[in-house]
Amino acid sequence: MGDKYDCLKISNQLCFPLYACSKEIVKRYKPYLDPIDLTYTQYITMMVVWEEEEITVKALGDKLFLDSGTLTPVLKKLEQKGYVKRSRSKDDERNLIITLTKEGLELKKQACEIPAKMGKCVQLSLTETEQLYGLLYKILGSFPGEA
Amino acid sequence: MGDKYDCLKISNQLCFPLYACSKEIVKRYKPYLDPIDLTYTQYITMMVVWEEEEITVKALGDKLFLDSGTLTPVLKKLEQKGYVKRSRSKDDERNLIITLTKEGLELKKQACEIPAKMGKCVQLSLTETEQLYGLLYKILGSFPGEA
DNA sequence: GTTGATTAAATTGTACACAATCTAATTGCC
DNA sequence: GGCAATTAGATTGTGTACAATTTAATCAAC
Repeated sequence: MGDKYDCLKISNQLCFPLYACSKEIVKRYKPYLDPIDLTYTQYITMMVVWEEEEITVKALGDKLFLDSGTLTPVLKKLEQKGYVKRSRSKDDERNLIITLTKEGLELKKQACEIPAKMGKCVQLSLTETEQLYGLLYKILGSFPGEA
Repeated sequence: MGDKYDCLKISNQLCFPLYACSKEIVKRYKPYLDPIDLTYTQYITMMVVWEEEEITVKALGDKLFLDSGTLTPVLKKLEQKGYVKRSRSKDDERNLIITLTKEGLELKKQACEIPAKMGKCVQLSLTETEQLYGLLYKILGSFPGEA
């Protein structure tokens, strides 16, 4: 046991459980997001808009680690559903400003219960959760040019 | 500070850094995977095939947390590149057996350096890496019917 | 003040990822 | 044996993700 190819075993990878865990948890949001007709990507986008009320696509992308290629269709969908408004900045026409609508604010009330429900689905103690959170942000923080 | 909507702040989520971290690390594989013409999904699929030499799509899906909707096109692509063979099981025609080809085995040698190179990109101590690994598998293990 | 570089979004093309459905093979049960 | 239920893959449709390119607006230098 332990040949020179051990490093290529899936069980020796750190990225794989990260990738799998992320997908599995995102999948578990579905039952809670379906009733308010949001996908996970739309949900985290709304989270930022709920916090900021008004934000550019660029700033949104920086916070969410997503580029315009992903965000443009997501934001058009959210506008179509009536939760945000898309309009060019007067100061700088290159910037697209995303604004929360009244309907978008209404949605926030309905989303309020989701984090608690999801919390129960992850079977970690408070300490473990904090540890995991800290390690993940340590990695994210180490990447150049990111939050 | 600390209103009833704090739970909806992106900075209070555990899933979000997991999702972001997974994406950012997978993205960083690209420079190492491009030379051997594999995507990340194709790479982890090959990892299992390198280990098993012969495996059904079902078993592959269980290990990778992927379903046939994702794996079918990935495996067809890998077959097209000549790294695996797809053939029905004689015992049970429902099973599709994935077999490693000589070219697929050759590829393993070239992939050998990738884990070490990627390791350097994640700035965690050995202890932290082990902690993170343990926490991720604890979550994955808590999900019903999964590895 | 004009032009070259930079920047923000949008667009295009490729590759997942998954729900839902479909098809074919096998298993259970009588 | 015969048929319902189950199982493995494939297919279809929707929605990301992201690289690469394009377009339009702004900035920078001179």
